[in-house]
Amino acid sequence: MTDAEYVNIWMRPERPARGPKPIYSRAQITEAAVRIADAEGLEAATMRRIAAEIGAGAMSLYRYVPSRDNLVELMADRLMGEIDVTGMPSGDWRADLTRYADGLRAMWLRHPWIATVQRSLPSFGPNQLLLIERLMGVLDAFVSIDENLGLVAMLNSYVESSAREEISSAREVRRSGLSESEWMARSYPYVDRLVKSGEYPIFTKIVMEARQPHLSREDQFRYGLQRVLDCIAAALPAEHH
Amino acid sequence: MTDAEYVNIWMRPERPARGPKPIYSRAQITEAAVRIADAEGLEAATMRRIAAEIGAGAMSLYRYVPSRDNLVELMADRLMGEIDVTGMPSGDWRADLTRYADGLRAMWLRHPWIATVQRSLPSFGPNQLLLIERLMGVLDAFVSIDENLGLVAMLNSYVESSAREEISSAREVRRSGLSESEWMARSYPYVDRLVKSGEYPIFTKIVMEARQPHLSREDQFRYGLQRVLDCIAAALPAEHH
DNA sequence: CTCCACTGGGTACGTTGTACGCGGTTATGC
DNA sequence: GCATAACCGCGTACAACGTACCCAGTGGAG
Repeated sequence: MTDAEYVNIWMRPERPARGPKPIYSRAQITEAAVRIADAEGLEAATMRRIAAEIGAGAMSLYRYVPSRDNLVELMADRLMGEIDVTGMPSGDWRADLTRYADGLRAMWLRHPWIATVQRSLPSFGPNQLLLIERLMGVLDAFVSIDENLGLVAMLNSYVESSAREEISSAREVRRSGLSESEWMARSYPYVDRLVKSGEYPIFTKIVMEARQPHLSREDQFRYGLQRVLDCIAAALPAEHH
Repeated sequence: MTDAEYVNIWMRPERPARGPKPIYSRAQITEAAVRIADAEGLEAATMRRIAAEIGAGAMSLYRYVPSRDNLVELMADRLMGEIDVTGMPSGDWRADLTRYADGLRAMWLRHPWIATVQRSLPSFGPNQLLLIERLMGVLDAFVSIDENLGLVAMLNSYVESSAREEISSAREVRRSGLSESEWMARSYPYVDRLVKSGEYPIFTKIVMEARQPHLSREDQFRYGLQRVLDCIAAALPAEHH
């Protein structure tokens, strides 16, 4: 069987039968790559850099992984494994989904580079499969598979988009060394110019509002999450609200 | 004023005062880059390729644009300009938001590479600013700026995530040459193996469901959109439902 | 007129993913 | 036990990338 016949990573066996024992492993390589990406961004996790991290030659990695894109798939699935879904469904769907959403958000914030990987199609790694089983099991008894998919997608997109925002704002704040409220009106001459031009009243309201003290990001997230869960509740049979 | 002082693209003037007339323009370069990205993906829009497209030398582009990243920002803002928000707010918030959502979705499907650009912070180009004014104007009279931002984010994240899904599915279908329903269970030995293993009952239900005939993607989108708009309605003062 | 800020663009450098091939190692078939 | 084929780690090499630097030419300001 040639390499081309493995349509995705998860089909390709890690260890062959014959030949010398491999020194490294997919898990070790993936781990190193995640470590680098966490610290310096996904684009810093080059093949050479990852190899150096584990003390290997650059080309050795290709004995374990067919391409960098595939390695990124491995990394993404490793991240899915960080989301704790043990004991789901527990019988309390609202608690289950809250725990999942918190876990997903925390994972995104630990590994912000995940925002830059776009899955061509969900690659169905082992961790993602487990997640699907447990997570969709939560509403499986109440709604059709179709509706379940829609509701879960709604929840995911809320968590991901709010994490995206938090990530990019955190990066900008770190880069500029200013607090978020200072950032907009004071240290950004462009925004200042727009505000002073008077042509953008609503944009100006947003900027002014950003100067006020606000809920913490965490509280903001939880508030929005409750609203999303309310929407989900509205889609369930009345006896399960 | 040195280049470094222009904190973003929109501050940097396109045309200087003195010297020979430039042959090209930012708009022309951006247009060419968008054309290439539409046809072959964002990664195909390299500086050399864009330059060749308009008959320029590669390095000439840097007279108009400080870096490729900045050019991508220009491209993204150009896309925002495709979303028609004239006449908003019209007084019928539901119609306005529906029109916006349709426009956003259509734009994403015309330019699927937009899914791969992650804005570090919203870069507030002229088209995006106009969009903000018109779009947030729709609910501005009914809710606070904070709530408005949250609701608009909710709408955006729904449209974007459903567009993301549609894009990646379309790409996979195009690559394999199979219809979507065939794709999963028949032409994907990995999925088949997972189903046959019996360890993933819910995943299997999803696969089986995918074989059934379904609503078109368009209808699916509109159905989900109505649900999102219902959630928005629930957040408005009762007299505006 | 003289300047000199600007133009388009050629050359070159550092970095990337990875194809290829080498010499050594090991499980398998005889 | 031994030849063989499959596999190991990895050095070298290449094409493609973004872009720094430099140059000769150009045209408005003084």
